[in-house]
Formats: sequence, structure tokens, C-alpha cells
Amino acid sequence: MKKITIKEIAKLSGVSVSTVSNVINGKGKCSLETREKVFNVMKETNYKPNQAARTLASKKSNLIGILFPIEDEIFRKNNSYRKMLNSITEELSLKSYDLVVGKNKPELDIYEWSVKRDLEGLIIIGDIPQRDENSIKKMKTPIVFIDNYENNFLGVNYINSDDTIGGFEATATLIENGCKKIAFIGDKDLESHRRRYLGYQDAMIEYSLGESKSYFYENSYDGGSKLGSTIASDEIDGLCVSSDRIALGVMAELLKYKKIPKDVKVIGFDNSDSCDYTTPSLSSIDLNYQYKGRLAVKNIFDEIADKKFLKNQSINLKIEVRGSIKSN
Amino acid sequence: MKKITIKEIAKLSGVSVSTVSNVINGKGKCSLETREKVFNVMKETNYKPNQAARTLASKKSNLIGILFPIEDEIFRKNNSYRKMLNSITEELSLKSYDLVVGKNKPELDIYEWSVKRDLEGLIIIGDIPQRDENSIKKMKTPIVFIDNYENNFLGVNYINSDDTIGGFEATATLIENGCKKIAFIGDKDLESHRRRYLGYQDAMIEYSLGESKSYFYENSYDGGSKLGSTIASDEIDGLCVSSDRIALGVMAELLKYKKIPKDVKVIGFDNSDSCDYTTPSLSSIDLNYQYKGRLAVKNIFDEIADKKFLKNQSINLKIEVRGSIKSN
DNA sequence: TTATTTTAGTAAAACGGTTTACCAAGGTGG
DNA sequence: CCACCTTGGTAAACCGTTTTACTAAAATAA
Repeated sequence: MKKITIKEIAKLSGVSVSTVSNVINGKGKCSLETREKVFNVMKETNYKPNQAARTLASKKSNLIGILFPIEDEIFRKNNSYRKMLNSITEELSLKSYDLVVGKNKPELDIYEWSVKRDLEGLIIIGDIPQRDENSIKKMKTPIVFIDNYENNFLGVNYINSDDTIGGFEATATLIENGCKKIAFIGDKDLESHRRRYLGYQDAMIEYSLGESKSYFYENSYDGGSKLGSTIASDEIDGLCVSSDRIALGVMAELLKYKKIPKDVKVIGFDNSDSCDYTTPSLSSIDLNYQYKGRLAVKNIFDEIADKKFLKNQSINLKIEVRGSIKSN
Repeated sequence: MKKITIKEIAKLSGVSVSTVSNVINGKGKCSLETREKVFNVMKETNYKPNQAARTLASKKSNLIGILFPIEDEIFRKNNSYRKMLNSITEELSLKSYDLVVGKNKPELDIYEWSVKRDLEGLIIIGDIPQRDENSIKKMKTPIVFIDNYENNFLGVNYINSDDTIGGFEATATLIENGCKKIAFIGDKDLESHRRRYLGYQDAMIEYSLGESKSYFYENSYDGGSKLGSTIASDEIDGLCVSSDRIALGVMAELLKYKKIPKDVKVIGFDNSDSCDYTTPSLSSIDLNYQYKGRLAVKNIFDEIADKKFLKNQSINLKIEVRGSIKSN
């Protein structure tokens, strides 16, 4: 069976190759009549243009790249990876684009990768090392950073969770549920946690509550667990915890001394799956990765289409109220 | 700055384009001298061959595709997605391949997608609908199925967890830790659970223990939770549970009546993150997705290189013993 | 010595599209 | 009626590689 190419289609529909190309891409002028004929032939023969040839000729690969962080704090302990990937591929598929996943390691030169594959856009999760900064600057195609707290490039779109507001809302929720002595727990080494702490402080001021003790510890279950008894003795009645992991650790220990949510109410961050698997279940702030992914793709398409794009975009966070705040 | 192509390299090193191509691909004959000269010029100019052109000319895209299940039972509640993706891209990067993620939805014709992108191989997770079967049969490039329990194609490589053995090992571990009356819990609708049940039965026979009651329920935390009190009254001392999700539900409820692991020992499947976030922590069988991903890529490369490949491969599962079996 | 093979390399034809420059025919305005 | 635009379409160049078929020179065999 002869391979069916654009030439074949041209021959079968009695027009030139360029006309077929024009029909495919909706460019140039062409009568309705010939357009239909060409479409019919394409349908009958089940012709699909070869992507490599198109890419070579037009520099349009219909491909955007993604790089995940090597050490990924956020993705390590929940399935945001999956949610975001799903929303990205969903959005891309609407325009027949595909997603290519690069291996984010030192050997990879981001710029060269993107040129080699003719990527039309790039999504990068997390901060990037200094070594990559030059690559980024050279890039001619749209770039979107997600969860990048550190680097600061021009002409690059940043998508970040609105952590400060998230911290505020989390705290406000506790207050509105009757808490007076609210503590914050977070990891000082993480910018996201520091921002959430700011939001927490804002809320305490806003609601005229003195700032209670706050605890900074490594972002781990055991870390939280170790804090449990301390918190019990500190007569805290509300806990705004900057990660579910810590929160679950704290809760497990704290439950030995106090009732949750009766004595102490707890809210975490990440809305990871584990939140549902404790008693009481853990209320949490959802980081909305599904939306982040979707937005990243939209931004890239907008920029490809030469529309204006926003330089910084903050993502609203949503609170999932569960048993650790309200018992039903 | 002039764009640097293979022609440029040829000119600068005073050889023909074909010689440069040969040097790049290590084909044909060529003196050490010219080889070095060409390499030097390539290094100086920082030349990287354009992938689209290579693909067009050679049909080698250095790209393999992956399709995740639309409704993914296994990936829904843990981060195997991430682990597998990491091991796949890691393995691919060793040979400068990239991974392209397709959106697995009805509109996607798997075969056409793979032809359009000149994919050199395809990894498909989970069962596929009948509609796709023809696509698979047409495919000329290697395919690897992971976690496909339903379809049965020739010339396709299947990678599956050895669920039966997993069920056996899980049960054996309970027995070796002193359990006598061991129950199995699983979801009858899931083939993986059914296989684990077989392994459970094998073990009970092997160790000359009468099969105790087994429970079948939907694969959910609440489902497990509802079973908790029943199990408490059934005087069970060991539980082989076919998913962490159910297991965590059971444990939460069961803890109201019994001590774990003293009175009842529990083991789950999936080794999800949540296992660490309970007291006691949940022992679990790891499904080894990291290895599955790695193996899938290796199989594809082997088949590309025309080596023999195994038609069916079973993946050993590893037990993570935690607090729900042994207290330390 | 001559015939034959090997080595090192080349020119040109693919690969399968897009894009540019151009053209003939038909319509329009002055 | 002529000059000019619009419409519908084409031929050929081009995108950046790989691959095929071929050759001149050097090495080896007879």
C-alpha cells in the first residue's frame, strides 16, 4: 500500500500540492468547491499530515515542553503531579498540541532542548538553578514558571499560589469557628511557608487577636509529631499548619492530649489525599494545581497568538473544611 | 547571527554534508583526522542537529509516547504517577529520548497519533477500550502495557505486578508474625484485588490455616470504615487488605475496639504516602511503579534494537513493614 | 605488473510538508 | 477601452537532515 502523502492528495483531488497545504491550514484563497473536494479526498484516504515535515518547514512543532523539579517538595507527598498533568494535556489536546516531558537534570540545557525539539512553549515547575538562567534568557518561545519563588526574569510568566491570602483565609476560618489562641506552624526554609505565615499574621491583626506562639520546624510528619505535646501544653485552640504532612504529625500526637476539633481546630496546606484518611479528617487549603496547569497552557497559547499576557498571576486557593475544624 | 546547520559545519570543516552526518551518527567510514576536525567544529559552533529534520529523513523521532488511563484507579490516591514518570524520563534521557504525553480520550486515535509523531514506542497504562484495539493491531512500533489486565494482544509486552504472589507474601508475613485467623478484604470489581485474593488463599493453604472470613467491598476509605466493627466482632487477628485506602478506613474504625498490632495486624497494598501518616503506620505492599517504568523503557529499547523481548513480565512486590504489623 | 578490494569521501536524491513569488482570468472604476 | 484589482490557483524553492549510489585513491592480492 502506497504511503499517502500530501502529493498523493494533490494528485487525487486534481490540484497542486500548495493548494492542499492551504486547505489544510486554512490559508490563502480557494473556492469552496475545491476545498470540499480536497477535504473529501483527505477523509477517504484517511490522510494525516506528517508532523516532522510540518515542523521542519514551518517551525511549528505543536509541542510544548514541561520540566518538573528535581527535588520536588510539593509533589513529593501528594498527587498534584497527576492533577496538573491531566489539566495540561487536556488543555493542549484542544488545539492538537502534545506535551513532552524533559528530564530535568544538570546535563539538560534547557535552551538547546527547546530548540532541538522546536518547542513552542515551556512550562517549568519550581525554582531553577543559576546555571540555567542563561538558557532562559536566550529563549525565544513563551515560558511559564509555576511555583517559582526565587528566580526573576523579564518576559516570563509566573504562576504562583496566593500563599499570603491562603494563610490569611486559613487563619480566618479558624477564627470564624471560634478559635482565639491560634498558632502557626511552618518550615522556615520554604518561601511558601513564610508567605503563609505573613497571611496568618495579617489575619490575627485584622481580627484583633494577639499573635500567639508560632513554631518553625522541618517539613515532615515526625517534625509535626514532636511538636504535638508542646502545643498541647501551650493552650492553643487553633492551628494553622503550612503543610498537611506536618499537620498530620501534629494531630496524631496532639490527639493524645486534646480533642480535635472540640479543643483544638487544625487546618493544613496541600489538600493531599491523606487528609481524608485520619480521624478526624484534616481540613486543608487546596493549592489548585489543576487550575495552575490549565492556566499555564492558556498563557502560552495567548503569547503564541501574540496577545498580551500577565506577568504575574496569583492563584486563589480553596479551603476544604473537614473534621479537624467542624465535626458534623 | 547566521543559523548554524549541518551545511555550515560541512563548510567550516571542509568536508561534505554527508560526511558530517556520518560523523554525527557514527556511520560509514571516515578517518580519525576528519572525524576530529568535524567534532571540533561542532563543539566550537555549539551545533545541535535539528530533530524535525532528522525525524523526517530517518523516521527516528527519539520520542516515545505514554498514555495514562482516563479513570485511573491506581493512580488516583497515591503518587505512583510521579514515581513512574521519573523513572521513565530518567531511563529515556540516557539515550537522548524524550517522552510525549498524549491525552487519552476517545477522540485520540492511538495509531494515528503514533504515526503523526513518528513515535518509536508507546507505553500504555491500564486497560484500553475495545474501540482502540484496531489501532493497537496496526501499530508497527513496540508497545508496552502496564497494568493491563483485560486486553490480550499478540506482539505486545505486558508488565504487571505479581499480584497473586503479592497476596501470598502479604498473608505469609501476617502468619509469620503470629496471626491465625486472617481475613482478606478487597474489591470484587478489580482484577488486581481478585488476584491478591488468590494469593491469600494459597498462603492459607500453604500454612495449613483454614480460610477465614473474607470481605468484599468497594475500594474506598468509607467502605473500609464500615467494615471495622464487623471485623472486630469476628475475632480476626490478621487483615490482608487489597488497598491502603480500604485498610486505612478499617484501621481507623477497628482501633476503637482493638489494639493494632497487638490484637490485630494489618497489611495493605499500594504503599501510598498515607501509610506513614497514621498511628500505627500501615504496613503495605509496594507496587514498584518506579521499576515498572524503567522496565517499560528498557523493553521498548530492546525491541527497537531488535533484541528478543519477553511477552509477559511480572514485577516483584516489596513489603514495607510498619507499625500495623510490628511495634518497635 | 595488473586486477581487485578497501578506504574515505562526495553529490544528489529523498523525507513530506510550507511558503514565496508569480500568473491567468474575471470583475471594476474611470 | 484601458488600467487595475481581486480571486483561485500553481511551480518551485526551501526547511535540515539521512541515505543511496558512486568515485578516486590507496592498499592488497594474484
